[in-house]
Amino acid sequence: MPTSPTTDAAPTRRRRADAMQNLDALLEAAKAVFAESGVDAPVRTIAERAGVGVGTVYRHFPLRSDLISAVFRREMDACVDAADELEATYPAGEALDAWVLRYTEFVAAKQGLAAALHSGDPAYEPLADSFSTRLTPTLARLLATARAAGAIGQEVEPSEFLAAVANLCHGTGPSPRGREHAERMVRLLLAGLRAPAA
Amino acid sequence: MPTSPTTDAAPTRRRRADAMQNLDALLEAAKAVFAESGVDAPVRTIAERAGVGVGTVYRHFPLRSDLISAVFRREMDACVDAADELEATYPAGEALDAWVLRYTEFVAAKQGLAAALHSGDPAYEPLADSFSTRLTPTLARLLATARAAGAIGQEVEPSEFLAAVANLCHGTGPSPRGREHAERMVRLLLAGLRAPAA
Amino acid sequence: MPTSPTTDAAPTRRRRADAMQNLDALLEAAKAVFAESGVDAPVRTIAERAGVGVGTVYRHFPLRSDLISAVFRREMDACVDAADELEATYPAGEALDAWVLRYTEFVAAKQGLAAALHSGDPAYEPLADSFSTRLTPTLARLLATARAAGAIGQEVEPSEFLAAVANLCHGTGPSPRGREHAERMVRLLLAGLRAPAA
Amino acid sequence: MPTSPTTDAAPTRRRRADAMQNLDALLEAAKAVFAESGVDAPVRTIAERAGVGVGTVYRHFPLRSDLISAVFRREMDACVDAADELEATYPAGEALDAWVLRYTEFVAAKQGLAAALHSGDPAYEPLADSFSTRLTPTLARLLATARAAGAIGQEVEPSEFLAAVANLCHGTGPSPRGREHAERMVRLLLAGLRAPAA
DNA sequence: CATGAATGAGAGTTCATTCAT
DNA sequence: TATGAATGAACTCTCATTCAT
Repeated sequence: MPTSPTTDAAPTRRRRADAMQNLDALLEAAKAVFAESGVDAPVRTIAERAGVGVGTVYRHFPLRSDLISAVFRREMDACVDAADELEATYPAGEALDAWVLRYTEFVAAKQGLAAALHSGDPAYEPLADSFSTRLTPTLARLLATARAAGAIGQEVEPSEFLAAVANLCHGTGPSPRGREHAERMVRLLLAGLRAPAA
Repeated sequence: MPTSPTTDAAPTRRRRADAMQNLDALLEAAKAVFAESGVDAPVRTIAERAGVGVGTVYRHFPLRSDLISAVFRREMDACVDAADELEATYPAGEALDAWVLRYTEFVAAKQGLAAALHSGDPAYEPLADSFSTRLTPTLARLLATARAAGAIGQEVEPSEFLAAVANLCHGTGPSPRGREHAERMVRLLLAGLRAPAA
Repeated sequence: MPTSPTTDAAPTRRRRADAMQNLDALLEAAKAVFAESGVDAPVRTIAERAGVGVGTVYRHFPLRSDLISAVFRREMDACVDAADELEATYPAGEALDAWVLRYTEFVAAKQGLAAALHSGDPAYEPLADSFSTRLTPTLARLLATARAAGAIGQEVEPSEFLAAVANLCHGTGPSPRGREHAERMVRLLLAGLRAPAA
Repeated sequence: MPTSPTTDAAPTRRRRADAMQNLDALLEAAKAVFAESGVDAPVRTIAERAGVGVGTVYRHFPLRSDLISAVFRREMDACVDAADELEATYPAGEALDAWVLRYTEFVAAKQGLAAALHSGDPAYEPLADSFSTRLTPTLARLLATARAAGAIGQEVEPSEFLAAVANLCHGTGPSPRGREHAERMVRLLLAGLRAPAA
């Protein structure tokens, strides 16, 4: 009861505000910890970083995958949104390349994301679903436009390509060197895409 | 061993035979367990599968990476050896493609290999060394020949390319579908390699 | 804690009371187990004796030496405090003897203490530090006073003397016979201290 | 069958010689290992140092204490023998001091001896018996002579004194500093012995 | 008699998860 | 609703000890 007993709108508001602050702190903490120690980091580490108890983590995110999904969703959304702008600004082929590299950046910064996605652990399916729901259609659209413009010669399944790029970022670390490596390989993949159909 | 080899070799051979049987059982078990549960599977699981005590595992392979290396080395060797034949049989460009696909097969069948290689855990460095020592030079040779033949237009670091292919196999599973997926993506990477220099 | 202390303290106090009960049980259990099996007794044994899980032991005492220190600190403090009274009551020489015998009692009751102190294991350094911080200055003071009073003829390093007394209690067990033995030998050491300088 | 089949006196001699060589190597190795790592060192370490299999260690010394006793017996004997010479050379009081310091040297060099003696583990009783049988009578004789010569004023049980000295060496390590510390404390004990009866 | 491979109990330690407050 | 103490399963690793050869 942190408020005066006379009103109760206030306490509700306060509690909600607190809860949302917690949630936010949690997401920030998880993001930082995932980046440092991967998505398998101890729950306690995240809780401590967020300044909350472990129980709070479990309350908001009963499954680890829930937390992972939540953490990545926001940046995933930003990544998806970037597509619109790129499409409006660049020709189809270039927009595709630019967006894939943008996506590469996103994934490379999230060590463990690809691992989680492909762990086979059913707990991560919701996360995979997020990918399917948001990212796959985005890439599909970019690919279709690029193909229509004659910019790519190969057929490719959008989700498959997405997974491949994520994999290429695996184990590269968030260091500049790792990023460069990932980017180089992704560019190779994109070059392959442009190759004329066999 | 001051006696004739005929009377003395028997016990020695027998003891050695037993030990080697165990060692073989261990390698088989580890291979199976790695395939099912990844290279981080509990040592005890492997020991049980092999029908030996944990101590035996530790006796033969003090470090987990020793076991992993041993499990993969044989097939890695076969993969390396395959290069000679391919080089002798096909033109440079095709030999390169064929060997990379051969390598893809090998890696795709070893779930967890790529993960272990890139885990950053220093325990897996010997494994990475094996790669550097055996596979990297092989690919380097194939790339050089293919480039001399004008079959490839892009520059690429052999070890980097090897790692990329391994990554592409990550999480694909040993199922036919997984294999196909990996292969498709690797073909894309190879197509990228053939693209004329930017 | 934005609320009045009367409504908020209850749960906090209760939680703390539980934790402290556990902590107490832990210290009691550890004390008993140390006495029976020495300070190297398995953590699990202590946990079981205290009726808690091993995790609880590690939570409260991440290092074994933390537990040992905690177990001994209380009695060590009592021992240190006894010096004041003895100094106020007896002449310098007698006060020294009395306190050393008091210290002997304390150490003789803690089988394994001396062993731990001298194990060379760096884990026990905090324990040794406790000795240095609390007991050594006490003895130093007593020695200085006694020397000023002409009661002792030999030079001795306080910490060295403390260690020697602890050693003399080693393996004597908490039985009356063991105690007597230790005391006899300590008296001999004290007699040596009184001998005129060579 | 390392010899010719025509005689069998030779093989027997050889086998015996081999066995004794092994035994000697074992004792040397154990001595070295005990000095370095204490009497709780892994059996395998000793076997390896001796160049024999662990089975051989167990054959010769089924109990660890058997090995410890055997290792220490030889030097204990030398220590006992030293008493004769000291008694013949020095006056009673000085002979006592000299011998006790000789004994101190012996014990200080054997880290873990005192610990083993007082571990309470019944396995070490044979070792304690050795002490009683050989060392205690020696000290008893020296004490009696010294007392007859009026060199000591305190009563003391020889075995008790022996144990005390051993304890004083506990944890001092084989380093010069450790030795000095032990010696200083033992001299204090000896000074206590000389003190006139209370 | 010697060997050393094999065994497996046991100790340390970490964390996911629960639940009383 | 938040907390964090408690729990205990699970893992790694070490050695004493046995026994087939």
